[in-house]
Amino acid sequence: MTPTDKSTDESTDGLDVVHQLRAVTVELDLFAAEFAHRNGLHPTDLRALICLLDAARARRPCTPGSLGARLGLNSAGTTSLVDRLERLGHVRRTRDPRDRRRVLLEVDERAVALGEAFFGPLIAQVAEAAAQLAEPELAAVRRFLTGVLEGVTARREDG
Amino acid sequence: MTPTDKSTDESTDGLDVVHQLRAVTVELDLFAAEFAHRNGLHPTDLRALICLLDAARARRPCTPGSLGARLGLNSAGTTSLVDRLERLGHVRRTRDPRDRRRVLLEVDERAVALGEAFFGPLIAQVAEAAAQLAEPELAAVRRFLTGVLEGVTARREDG
DNA sequence: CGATTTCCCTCGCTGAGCGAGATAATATCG
DNA sequence: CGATATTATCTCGCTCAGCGAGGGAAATCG
Repeated sequence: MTPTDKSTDESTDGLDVVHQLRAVTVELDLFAAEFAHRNGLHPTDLRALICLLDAARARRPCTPGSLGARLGLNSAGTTSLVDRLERLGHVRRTRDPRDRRRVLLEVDERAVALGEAFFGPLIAQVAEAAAQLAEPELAAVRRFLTGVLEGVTARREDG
Repeated sequence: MTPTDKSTDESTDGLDVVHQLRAVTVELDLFAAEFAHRNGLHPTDLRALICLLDAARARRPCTPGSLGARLGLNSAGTTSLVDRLERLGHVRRTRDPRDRRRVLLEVDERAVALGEAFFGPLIAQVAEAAAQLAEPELAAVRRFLTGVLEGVTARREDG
């Protein structure tokens, strides 16, 4: 509503950015679904692999319980998810020697390769978009995404 | 790899931005799934409503066929999706008088209200993140998101 | 007009995910 | 130490989203 700038009329309240962000997530979602389907996975399976790879990267042990909680599945659903991933050779179950109730999930190289096949094109694409921006602009994008992430996460946690 | 700036070591290739963008989409996905569940919908139903609201906003007529194609469902799945939405009162089926094979989907006020309930908090959240940025920075975010969107869409279309 | 195509629907089925409950290992308390 | 509670995972039976196959009605083509 400030007529002092030369952009469109919805530029100041960020509504258009909301719309864009939503469009991006929809497309990324469909992209993920198609990739998953081509590789004999369900969208949930792919999301699970991403979580597992994240955990592995951060040297964080991952269990069926933590995975299911992250994905919003109950224990029965989580068991069949892990069964599926194990059957496909993406993950192995190991008993935690410290607490033998727990099962530790270890990702196989196969899953790592799949993750790279999924993220490769995406990384190239985003990197290309990022390369169009000067460094201070990229920093702004980073700050923006961080803000959105923290906000949504917080909003999700208190419902 | 240009040591002339003062950011982190992964700032120039945009890898961190990829990571952030992925984290945002994961959180938004979970947010959507939880919202859908609270309102007796499936994630697909919510995505369908978003498509329908988009089409309505753009004054673009929407049919089961176009909706199913957008969501990657086959015709049987699309029928049961529309059945579900109709049963919940979110959408009405009307015959297209021009081409009586076609069914036009009209969204109910109920669906509009639900869409606002879903996007309200999200808009507030993103607007807050956007408000932290000056106008040229916001323009950069816009350009970045547009680039990602176009790239992913293009990549999706040629597989 | 008949043949083909387009759009949507019905039918039967598979399997992801849920609720309930079982099992086994650990923690806690008298 | 044994009894009980808690935690982590799995099993069983079920519901329903989505698929493949196929059918019927309306439009289009020759």
